[in-house]
Amino acid sequence: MPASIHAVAARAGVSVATVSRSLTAPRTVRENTRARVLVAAAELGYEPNRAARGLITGRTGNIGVIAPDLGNPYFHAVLKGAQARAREADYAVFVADGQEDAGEEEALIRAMGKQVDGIVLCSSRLAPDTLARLDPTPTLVLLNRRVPGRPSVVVDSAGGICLAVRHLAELGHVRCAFVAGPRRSWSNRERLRGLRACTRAVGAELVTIGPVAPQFTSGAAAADRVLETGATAVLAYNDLVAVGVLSRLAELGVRVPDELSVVGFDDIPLAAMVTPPLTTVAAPTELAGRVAVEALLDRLQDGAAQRPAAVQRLPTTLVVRSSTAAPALTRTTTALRSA
Amino acid sequence: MPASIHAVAARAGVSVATVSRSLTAPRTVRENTRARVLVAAAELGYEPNRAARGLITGRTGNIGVIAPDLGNPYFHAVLKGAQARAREADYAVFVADGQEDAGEEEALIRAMGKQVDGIVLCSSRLAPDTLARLDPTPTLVLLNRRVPGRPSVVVDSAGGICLAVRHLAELGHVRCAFVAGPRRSWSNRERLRGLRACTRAVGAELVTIGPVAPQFTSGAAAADRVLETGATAVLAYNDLVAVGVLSRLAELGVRVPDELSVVGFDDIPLAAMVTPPLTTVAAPTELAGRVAVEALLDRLQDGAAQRPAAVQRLPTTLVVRSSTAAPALTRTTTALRSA
DNA sequence: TCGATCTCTGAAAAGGTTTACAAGAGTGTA
DNA sequence: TACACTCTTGTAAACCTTTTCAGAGATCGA
Repeated sequence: MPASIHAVAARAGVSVATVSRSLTAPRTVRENTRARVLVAAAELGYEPNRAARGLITGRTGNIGVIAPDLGNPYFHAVLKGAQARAREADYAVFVADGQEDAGEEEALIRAMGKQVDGIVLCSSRLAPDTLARLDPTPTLVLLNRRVPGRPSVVVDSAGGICLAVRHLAELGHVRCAFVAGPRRSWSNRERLRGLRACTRAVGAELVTIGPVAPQFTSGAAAADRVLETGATAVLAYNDLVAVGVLSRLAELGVRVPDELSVVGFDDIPLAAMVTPPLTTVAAPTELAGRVAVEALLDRLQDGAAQRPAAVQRLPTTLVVRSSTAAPALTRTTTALRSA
Repeated sequence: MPASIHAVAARAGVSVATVSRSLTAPRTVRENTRARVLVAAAELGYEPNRAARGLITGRTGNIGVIAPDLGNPYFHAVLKGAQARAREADYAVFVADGQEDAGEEEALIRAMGKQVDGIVLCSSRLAPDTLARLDPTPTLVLLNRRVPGRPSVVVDSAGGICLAVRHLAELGHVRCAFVAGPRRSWSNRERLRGLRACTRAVGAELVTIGPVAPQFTSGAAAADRVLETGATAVLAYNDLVAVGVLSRLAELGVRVPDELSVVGFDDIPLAAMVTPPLTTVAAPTELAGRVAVEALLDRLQDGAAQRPAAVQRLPTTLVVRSSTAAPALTRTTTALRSA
């Protein structure tokens, strides 16, 4: 029912090849002719049939985004950025949920592979060698993960967490706890690395707890252990975990930030919504999605295989809200906790 | 590079037609033959080329999901359910963000229409006649919206909010406020309808505030006006708004639930994460996504056009947490508020 | 035994686009 | 004039699958 390239060709008085060229390789056809074609196409409301095009070019015009957990707010912003950039380039975006499971993730890559030109793989839980061994098609771009030979976009986790440590040090904290994220997570390792270097630099003590799943409930469960460490400040793997800590502390009657300072990571919207609003390291999440798609699009160009796979590092900033303050000289609720 | 149907046919010693039939209409080919084909296909790792299939069938094997705002946690659960069901049926899911804008939403439907067999349109902001006038292709299924002639899946908003009102009435509240959502939102009208009927039934007073955008910040802004009404309980359009109210109340030093009870709607994960945890009407969100895709898949069957468009209503439940309690006889923080 | 019916299979067309190749026109050079 | 270009366009093949149509063989009833 919709107009085909033949209809346009007939209307413009040219061959179908000329119509095709007018649309996909404008420079190869005389300007005059092209104008005629464009008018005819517009009049008929012609849009190339993507299936037919895909059949011959081998391209789908789609890209995929795979996240470990679509329920994690972090990815919504990524998705939003990715989708916006993709739409600009006339690509459509598939999404899928890896369910925090390496096997599922690999299956998803294969299943999705047939239908997309490339995939943005967010915070992959896959082992490095699995990742390296995957087929060259579809093209992969890694987000928050570095693997030799694969293009990737990462957020400066180490630098960001260092900002947080310095902030705490300036407030007078000398003993900090870290609630660690998944062992498979590259981001977690980066944060830990930054943390170790930076606490040493400012002369603070560091106690790590975990690893825990990057979720609210894990944070709530970890709060008690944080208190046991005697730390006056706690940094969490991400905001979700930090909010979990916050929630449990409220339950226990531990006042934040007076008795314990709490810092998150990511700056998801939730961070500003809780009480008290969370001090956190802000990652440019939407931008990251955008940049990842940008990198993917670039990778899809002819001859991209020759160029080396680039790694782009995005800067982070510290957002100071109300969950951090100078440590109290004494903790008033010790009795309450042991009750 | 990947195996084509011809390779499979050659290996199995049959024609391509037989291979095709073995895979798409198993009953039309002798069991013996089919087994041979299946073995050959498995050995070669054959997977039908979707573009070629789409070219001839006119189907894409994709479905789309459009939400007014991908940043709203409500849709993540919808998306999760939709994606899971779609994957079971070997469909892939496109997502797009309507940006709370009717024009953008319509453009999206058109753009996406070429690449999908059907669309699940969540909480559409489109005017009823626009919605009715849209092309029959792609097939549309509405979520949380009812329009004559269109299949839809709705959550029992009116019934759910009635549960909440009864809960408040039992606690002794006689004056309730409602922070209303977008005027274009069908869900909002339903909630308001249920609210009016139910408050009348239990003999409570109702004051409405708004409409406001369905976001955290709107809730925060509305909190002051809620206090002015003198209501002892407030129901919000959704959890995001409720959490905004909560946040502002904490800032003002108004204790929840002692001085004011707060009720949300949707039961997004956030509802359990805030302090105090939010009493809310739980919508079966993930299920809704699932059911909507189910309805879409059904609608995609041959001859579905004859059948009338069904409306499915999903039940809601009340989740009582800690943000509701019996009203205090006096409000102790009046002075604080006016300060 | 003959014809009718049914079951299974193959040949070939069709679907809409891109692109290799060829051809024609025009331009500049020897 | 002949030649070698470039520029522009058209013809036709190719992409891979589904599906129509027809044919071959088998079964069944008369």
